[in-house]
Amino acid sequence: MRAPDRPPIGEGVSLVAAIVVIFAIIDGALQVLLVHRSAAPERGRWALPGGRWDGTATLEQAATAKLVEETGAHDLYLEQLFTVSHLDATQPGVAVAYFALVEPARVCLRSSDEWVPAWHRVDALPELAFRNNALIAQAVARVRAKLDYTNIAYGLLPDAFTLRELQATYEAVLGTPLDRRNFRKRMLATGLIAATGEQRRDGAHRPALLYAFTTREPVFL
Amino acid sequence: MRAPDRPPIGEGVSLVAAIVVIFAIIDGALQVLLVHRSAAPERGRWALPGGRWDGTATLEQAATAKLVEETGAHDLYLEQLFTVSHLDATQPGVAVAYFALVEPARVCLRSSDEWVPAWHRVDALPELAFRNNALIAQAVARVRAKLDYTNIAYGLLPDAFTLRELQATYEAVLGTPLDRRNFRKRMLATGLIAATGEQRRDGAHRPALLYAFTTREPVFL
DNA sequence: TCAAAAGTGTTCTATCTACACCCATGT
DNA sequence: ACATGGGTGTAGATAGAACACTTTTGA
Repeated sequence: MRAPDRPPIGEGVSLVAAIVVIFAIIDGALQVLLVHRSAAPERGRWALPGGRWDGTATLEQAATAKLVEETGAHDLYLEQLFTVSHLDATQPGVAVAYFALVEPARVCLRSSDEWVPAWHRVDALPELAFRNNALIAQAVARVRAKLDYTNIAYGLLPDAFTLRELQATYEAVLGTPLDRRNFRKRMLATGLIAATGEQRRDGAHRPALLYAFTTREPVFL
Repeated sequence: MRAPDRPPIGEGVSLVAAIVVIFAIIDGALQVLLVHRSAAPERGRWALPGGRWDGTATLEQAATAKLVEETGAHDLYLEQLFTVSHLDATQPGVAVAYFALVEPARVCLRSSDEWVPAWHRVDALPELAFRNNALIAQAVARVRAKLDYTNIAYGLLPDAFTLRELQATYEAVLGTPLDRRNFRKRMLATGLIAATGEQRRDGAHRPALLYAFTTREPVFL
């Protein structure tokens, strides 16, 4: 939905776009990557990154490419979310939305003069282009739900992390504080994470044990 | 994906199809509505009903229209499932899959000489056209999961029903037997259903109380 | 009176919640 | 020595699972 130039539309065919809701935990809050539109339509508004699908690869590959283009990072968690039609309202089109989870340290944003990307807290979004607010809300709900019964948090964290960092990630996504002892118990009981044996010393206090996800592929409980 | 004739494809545009996984409980089993393809491609195979999206209405409206066309019934439960690309592999295209829940008594199937619809048990499907087996498996998983935390079973049942019928519906979808007493307790505790006050006498035994869903709109627990 | 399905409660187990103190380190 | 965050266990409440008898009706 980025490129606004209108090609001729054939009979019974439509524009197809892939858009990506990219999440990261930044400053202790769940944030989403948006691009500022300097061209019509919806000029001057923030929107989800995306682009036309050219049909030369699968939709998922197109979304992955978009994700790499925006973040410079590979092998990120990506999942299809929802498909909306008539996003633009001026031509028949569908947009297939995906959401992705990234660890901010691996991300290197790329600006162009056409659009400038920036992170925005999901709890304080402006009104976005193309009704993107609803899509983001849906993506947030999905991630929150999946934290409970999958290991997708691995997408938001580096290879090794402390239990405190894991908990902070959960709290940022869920938007609620969690009990430290119960959280540790529950997490270790799932078997999704295991201690690496390493420690991290970090200030004037006892060092924290480091943990890692036992697998960095999606696992359901 | 039904009509196989190829229109000219413009630049950067694609075919978009809406397809529907229509579920009903028939003969005590979860069944899905399939059409037999008498024309290429995938001639001779069973496939999910669907058709090209013409862009004149939303995708959801297109899926609803398809659903009415197939079943003759209105106001059915419909939910978007997944979008696949390259279904056909000969031209760029995406298919947006929906799933629907219908009460068999309200359905009146319509045959044409091009395709004949028929119900198939989901636990004994042949190999279908366009990799439809995977979509159906995904739809079944979704319905099973949602039985647990929503009232979507209303889509499979008439306005009034006995608790035994409700339980049979759950068992057919889940594929597992349930404890009768715990099931009744749990269902009534949700508040999703309420006794109508009517009874149904049905054979040489005590009549059953009739229940109805308190709301026939989607509700989450 | 009998067969057949409807209706109903309790016990046990597992899980979740709430909660407070000692430990290891750097300054 | 002290301030800082890391690490640990238990008791109570809640929810889920297992399980058997009485009731109402038609034949």
